[in-house]
Amino acid sequence: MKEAKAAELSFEADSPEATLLRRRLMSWYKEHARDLPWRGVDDPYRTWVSEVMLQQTRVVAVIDHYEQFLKKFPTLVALALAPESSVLAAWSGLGYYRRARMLHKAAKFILRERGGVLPMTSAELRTLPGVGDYTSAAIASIAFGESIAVVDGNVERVLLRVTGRDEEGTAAGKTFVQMQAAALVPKKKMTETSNAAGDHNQAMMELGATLCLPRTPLCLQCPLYSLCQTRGEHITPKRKSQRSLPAAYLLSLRKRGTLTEVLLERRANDASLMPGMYELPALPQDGVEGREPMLRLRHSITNTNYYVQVFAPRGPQDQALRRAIPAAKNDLFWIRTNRLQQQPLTGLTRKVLQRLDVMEVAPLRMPEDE
DNA sequence: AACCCGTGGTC
DNA sequence: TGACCAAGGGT
Repeated sequence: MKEAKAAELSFEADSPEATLLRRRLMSWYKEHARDLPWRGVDDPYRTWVSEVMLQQTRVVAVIDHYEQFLKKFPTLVALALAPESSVLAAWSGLGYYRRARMLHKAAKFILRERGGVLPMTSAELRTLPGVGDYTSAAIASIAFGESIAVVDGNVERVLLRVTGRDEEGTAAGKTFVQMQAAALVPKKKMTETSNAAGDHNQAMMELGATLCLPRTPLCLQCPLYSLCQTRGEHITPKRKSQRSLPAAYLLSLRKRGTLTEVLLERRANDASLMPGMYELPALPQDGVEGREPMLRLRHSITNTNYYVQVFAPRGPQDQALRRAIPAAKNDLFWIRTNRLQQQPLTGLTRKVLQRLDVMEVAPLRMPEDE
């Protein structure tokens, strides 16, 4: 005897059901789309930057970096001509630093091989480093109006729920979602005033990001409620368990005339995590017993929650902390605090230095904008 | 295919 | 506190 199975739905291109979903989705999107800095920009370079930043990264974190990054690198050529360290510096705090390296590498390639003009098709975009299936489709549809479906984590969740499939994470589920997304994306060409495919793709993602949430979907507000087979049921795969670890760092400052310098350590180039980036020197846990930290904070890296303490020498003659750091290290540098914005700092180091007012927090807007 | 790469808000 | 996880890509 067969087990009872939930109803399933499958969309055919150009079917009445597909048309209905598109219409409901778009009319909802027109009213509820968030006003994000990269929405409505008419510059493929900016779309590219925003899409790379958004890979596995929360919108709020991207908002914090997007404007600063584009102020520093306003054009593809500006990015291509910049040193990699300054690109990493602008990326500091966003994580997945390989994205910044690949973005920079791709910009240099485009300047050298294509006269600085970004490719206009998903197929060509797909060949760039750091541009995969998702990002190539996103840029091609949003910036150039190509009728190609975007599939990200949001789209996958929305479509599995709407259709009632229970194949999360499987290869068959991936294929099914890709087919469904392709059947739903409008074929209409971009015009002067409208971009059907780009808007549809953004609307699918917007629905997943704001209503069709992983844990607690807001089904009663959903424009697809009457079409939806599950109305919220959704199984997610188990993830690796988290762990917690203590960590201690040294904050060492010195004066050079009117300037202040801070001691930083450069991570090894062959480190798997954040290679070549600068951070406060780490202190062994047993070297800080009984001392009072000047700052405590939590910092999460992948599957680890670090409970971080930052220590500073109590005076010029307090050598105990300095001695805790092996003297033989040749990767220690005194960095002027007014140059920290130009340094590729790890996210934790940037956060600590900003929190302790050693490093200025770059303003999001200029004062004259107020 | 499975694993690795960063981060921080939230509950 | 520990756990969850977000507009993925590369290997």
